[in-house]
Amino acid sequence: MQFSYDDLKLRLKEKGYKLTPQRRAILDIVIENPGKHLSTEEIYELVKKNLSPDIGLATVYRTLILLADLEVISKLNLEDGVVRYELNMHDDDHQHHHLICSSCGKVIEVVDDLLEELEARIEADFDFEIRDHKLKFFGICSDCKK
Amino acid sequence: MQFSYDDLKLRLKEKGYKLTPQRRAILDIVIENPGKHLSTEEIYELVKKNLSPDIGLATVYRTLILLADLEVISKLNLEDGVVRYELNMHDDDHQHHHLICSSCGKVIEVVDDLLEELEARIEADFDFEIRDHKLKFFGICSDCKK
DNA sequence: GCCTCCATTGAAATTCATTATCCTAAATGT
DNA sequence: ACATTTAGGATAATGAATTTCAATGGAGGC
Repeated sequence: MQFSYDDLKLRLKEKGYKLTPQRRAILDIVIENPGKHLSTEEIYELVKKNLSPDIGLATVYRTLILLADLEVISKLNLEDGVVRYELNMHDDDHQHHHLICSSCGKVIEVVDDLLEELEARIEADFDFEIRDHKLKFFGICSDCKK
Repeated sequence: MQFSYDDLKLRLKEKGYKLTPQRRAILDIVIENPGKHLSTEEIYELVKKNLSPDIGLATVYRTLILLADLEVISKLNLEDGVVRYELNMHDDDHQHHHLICSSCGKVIEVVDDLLEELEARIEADFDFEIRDHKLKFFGICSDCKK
């Protein structure tokens, strides 16, 4: 695990934020469900069921935005009309991309560093300082090809 | 130009669709505004002002979805809460990506084929047939760095 | 050329994710 | 513990996108 709560607490404090039970609970759910690409509403349901029955939906929305801001989690868009989040595995350039099956909707994660060459070229050609990127592939997974 | 209306008409007919004045007007506006990454609402306003004053917003939404389905245009998400579209330059693998400046919002297009190696590896490793991809870079543009 | 069929359209209503509001509760620093 | 200020919960509001529905209009068959 790459997260200690003390660490998070510090990072929160730096920006004047507090570590509350709700925020803890929301992060816990995200940590406990790796690879699930949960939507805000799904996280809300899980937190409510498992950790904090009285939590409000708005709090979940707010907290996820906050955690994404702190780069603890990342926003993910699977083009299904909902914002999703995933835990950052940042060690630090250990990027990964997503394969999305247009047929069954399955999402496969691909670990890769092959973008570095392209990034370097872009930074040089455009004098553009890259901070983040998102790469998605759409197609047909092996199961659906059969 | 890579589009003839006869061509489009044919492609529409294949799927049982018709080429209507509204659809023509919408496509015209998209063609006339390359590199603008117009949102549905923006296209609606332009069509209304320039070509078809009585067009309905729903028609624009429907038509853009249709044209994207025919692969005449592509959906684009600049993470600003609106769906945008751009004309497909499909010659056919002449892909391009987007650099988005987090500071001023500017969008720069990058023509590139460097993804082919990665795609080939993914197709082999995951037995996943790639049909499309989307790649975005976020960062700070040269103007904003000053 | 006329008729019929079915896609298409525009207006309005609706859906649904997300955000803002407002007031109370609860963390943090002293 | 106290004061200060952020955070939370409930609910209303927002706004993009979609659906509904009645009316229109093209395309193809006769």
